[in-house]
Amino acid sequence: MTSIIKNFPGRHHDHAACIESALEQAVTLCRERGARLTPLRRRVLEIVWESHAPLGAYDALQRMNAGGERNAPPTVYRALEFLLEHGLIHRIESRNAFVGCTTPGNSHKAQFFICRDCGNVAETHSEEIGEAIKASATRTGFLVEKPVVEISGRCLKCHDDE
Amino acid sequence: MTSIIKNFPGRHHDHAACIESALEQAVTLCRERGARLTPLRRRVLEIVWESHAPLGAYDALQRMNAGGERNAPPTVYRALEFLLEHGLIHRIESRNAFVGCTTPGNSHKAQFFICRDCGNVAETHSEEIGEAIKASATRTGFLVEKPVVEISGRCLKCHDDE
DNA sequence: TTTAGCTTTGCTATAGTATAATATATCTAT
DNA sequence: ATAGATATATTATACTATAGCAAAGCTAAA
Repeated sequence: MTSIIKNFPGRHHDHAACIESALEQAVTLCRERGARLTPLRRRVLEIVWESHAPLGAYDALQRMNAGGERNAPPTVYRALEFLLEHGLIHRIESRNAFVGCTTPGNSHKAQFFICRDCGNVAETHSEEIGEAIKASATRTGFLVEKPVVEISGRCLKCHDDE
Repeated sequence: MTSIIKNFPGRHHDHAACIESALEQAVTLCRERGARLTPLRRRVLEIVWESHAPLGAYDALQRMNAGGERNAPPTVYRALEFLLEHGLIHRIESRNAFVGCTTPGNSHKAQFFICRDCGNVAETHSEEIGEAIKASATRTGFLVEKPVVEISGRCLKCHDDE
């Protein structure tokens, strides 16, 4: 069932299955919640999932309109907002872009590793990072609400290929 | 000498001294490096330091032009770029905004705590967070280059005042 | 002290990201 | 079938950022 990849996509990553799995999970999750995954929203999710690299809103819009449609920016932004609310995608703040969530429904605090070469993102959920942030916050006199942890660098595949 | 505050500004924070100290440190650091802290760049640094909250580029521009000047966006962006290069300010990715660096010259990896109420930012340099990120990166197969750690929440002062 | 080369600033235009506001359409539950 | 709520369409505009080139200023060597 869960064939969404967790770390960086390997050499034999079956991305068609990956997308399919993400969409299936989204359908299930929305049904459970009574949220309406309309064709438009579903289409945007599918587009975001076309790769493991963060996609800009206007890039998504271009893909939506590739067949001659005339969707305007608010349309894609509203769809993205819905997908964010339901934890189906993440916003990558340091890129002004969006990426599919690998663990929809468990939308706790995540960290993102973003390869500067291939652009792919790996999502982790490290307790250790979360705890370290909490400890530092306490020392600083701060109550954590929304941690943004986005690490740029290189994935091993790109490093090895260099 | 170093009167730049490290955590959130307290009730009796002397901000005039805080700005002065930041500018002094900048002058010293640029002299050491042979970098040219021109009046324009110095002015932008001063504006960024007017508060402990991240300031947008266009807000800085407005302040620069408050006396009727006609500086254009590239001018402020170039000054900000210079200040970033020399570690005198930080860019807060999640806000598209800039804040003074509290430890210029030691421009290692920093973490930022950003209060959603007062907007103030505290800068920390937690080894623990850095190590936790490194460990998670290793498990994920990733080489860290530029970690972005920006935590939104509330500072204790705002929490207590509520 | 003049000139050549480099750095900085000025200026215009444009690209890229995001949302306000209002109108229309669609869905859901009675 | 209809009322109320939700979703989509459309236009306009705000906000963020950079490309490209011209002019001015600085620095160092002759």
